[in-house]
Amino acid sequence: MAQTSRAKPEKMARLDADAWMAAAFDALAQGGIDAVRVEPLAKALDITKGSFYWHFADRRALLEAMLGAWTEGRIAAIREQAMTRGAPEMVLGDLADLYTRHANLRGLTIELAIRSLARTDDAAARAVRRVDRERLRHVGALFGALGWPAAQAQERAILFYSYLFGQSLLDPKAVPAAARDEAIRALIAAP
Amino acid sequence: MAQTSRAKPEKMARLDADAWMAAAFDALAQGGIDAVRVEPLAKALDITKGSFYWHFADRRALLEAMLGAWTEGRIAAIREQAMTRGAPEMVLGDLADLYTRHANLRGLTIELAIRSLARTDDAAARAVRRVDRERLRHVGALFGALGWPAAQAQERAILFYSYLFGQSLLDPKAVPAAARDEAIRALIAAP
DNA sequence: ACCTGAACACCGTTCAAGT
DNA sequence: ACCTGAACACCGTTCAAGT
Repeated sequence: MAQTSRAKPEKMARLDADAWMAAAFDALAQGGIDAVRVEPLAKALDITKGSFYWHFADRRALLEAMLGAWTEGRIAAIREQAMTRGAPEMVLGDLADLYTRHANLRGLTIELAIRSLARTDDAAARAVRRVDRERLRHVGALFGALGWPAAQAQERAILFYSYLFGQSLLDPKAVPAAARDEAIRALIAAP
Repeated sequence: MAQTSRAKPEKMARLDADAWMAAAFDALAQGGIDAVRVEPLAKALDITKGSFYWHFADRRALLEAMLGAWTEGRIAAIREQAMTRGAPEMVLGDLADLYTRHANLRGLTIELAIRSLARTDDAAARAVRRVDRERLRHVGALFGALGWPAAQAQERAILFYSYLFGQSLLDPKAVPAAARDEAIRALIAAP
């Protein structure tokens, strides 16, 4: 995926669009959307900012390329998940871990920054819509496999993602691990 | 509260810090944190940007004043809520409405922008922490009054806010009103 | 095919001077 | 007590010229 972490690159004579995107995702994860700016990125890549405009029309085009890469990465990830043939409780538990364990802090931060953007930016809103549709369909199917009738399975899928995102918006100190695990256990429980 | 909506002010000879803050909250609600910038605000207020620096040391000071105003406003609101002597189900239902009905779209957007900032900004993280502590205490007490033992009442309070915030991060089209109402009903149900 | 360097516009910041 | 206007630095954007 495009937002894989990487060490600050040593000076390279030539870059491609992916190198700019990787640096941009780094900046997004570390400083929010406000940190995704051409000149700071050029400085981080040790190249002139003028060269940015060979790869992208402007800052807006970079943002849209990032949204595209993020959308495709998330959809590919959920489809891969859908392939795994584990017990639905296990798959759901793994998904919950993705949003609550530290291992994916970077991915979570990027996702929340994009969802925040989506409140005022149409392209970001479209990206979120596509990802949500795919995820809710997949997770809804998992709850169906757990034994919930279709309508409740969809409600549970919404509840599941709502809880995971919402929890990550609260002050971490306000959410004891035990309360979080108990909530997830209850969400995943078979009917 | 500082973030009350107001019509674009006609040209006034003199402004105070509150006028700048009001314009800043307008910008925050409409364009996100990236839109809270000195020169655009000056343009909206029809005044020179130089005058901004009479009221605030710099853009950062404006952001921190906004965080302070937001924190105080939210804490005052929750304390006022705590005074109302209605049935806990009713009070919780009203709170849920605040985060899901359109009437408070502006307040919700501002809150989500601040929570997004809090992921990369310490002052914003502190503001969120103070507000969360106050709200979770209040809502935890309401669940206690509903009949939940203290530990579960706290878990429910966390679940309650997590769901409300999380739901507002999903694509609105993905969350049918019926699913949302059903989830809130289940959250508020007595044990 | 990709980058540099210089130019210009825009916005954050400072400050002396105005009222 | 609050604002203007000019100055300067920083960053987005353009583009002719380099490799």
